[in-house]
Amino acid sequence: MAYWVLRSEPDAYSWDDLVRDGATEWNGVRNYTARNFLKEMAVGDEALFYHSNTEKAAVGIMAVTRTWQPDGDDGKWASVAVKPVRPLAHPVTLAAIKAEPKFAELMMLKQSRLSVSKVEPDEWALLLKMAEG
DNA sequence: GCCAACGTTGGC
DNA sequence: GCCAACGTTGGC
Repeated sequence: MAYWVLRSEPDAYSWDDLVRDGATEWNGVRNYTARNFLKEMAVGDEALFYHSNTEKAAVGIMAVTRTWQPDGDDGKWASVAVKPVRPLAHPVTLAAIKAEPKFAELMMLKQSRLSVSKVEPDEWALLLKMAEG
C-alpha cells in the first residue's frame, strides 16, 4: 500500500468533477518522473487530490482502481484509473503544509512542479490528521 | 504579471 | 554528450 499526491488545476479537472464522474482516468501526464510513479501504483493505493494554482490545497482522498495502461499514441506515457473515496473535512493548504516542519522532506514540496508525487506513510498520517482533526 | 525551478530541445 | 536557450508550470 502506497500513498501519493495527484495534482490538477481545478479549472481543468477538479475534485467536484471527479465526484460527479464517480471515477476517472488520470491521464495526460507528460513528465517521466510522474509517469514512473503512475506505473508504480497498485490497486488500493490512496492519493490526495491537490488543487494547484487557484486553490493550492489538498481537498480529497482518492483510491487507485486499476494499474497503469498506455496513454497517448506513442506508448511512452501511462495513466491509471482512480475513484473518489471521501472529501477532506478541512482542506490542507499548501501554506499549512509548508508551515509544518515534519513536511520538510515531502516530495511535493521538494519538487514543486511534479504533478504526481509520493507520500511516505508517516507523512500521510499527518496529512490526514491535519485534514480531519 | 512576474519570477524561480526545472524539463526539453537543438547546436556544437 | 554537453550546455545554453527556451518553454512550461506553479506559486507569490
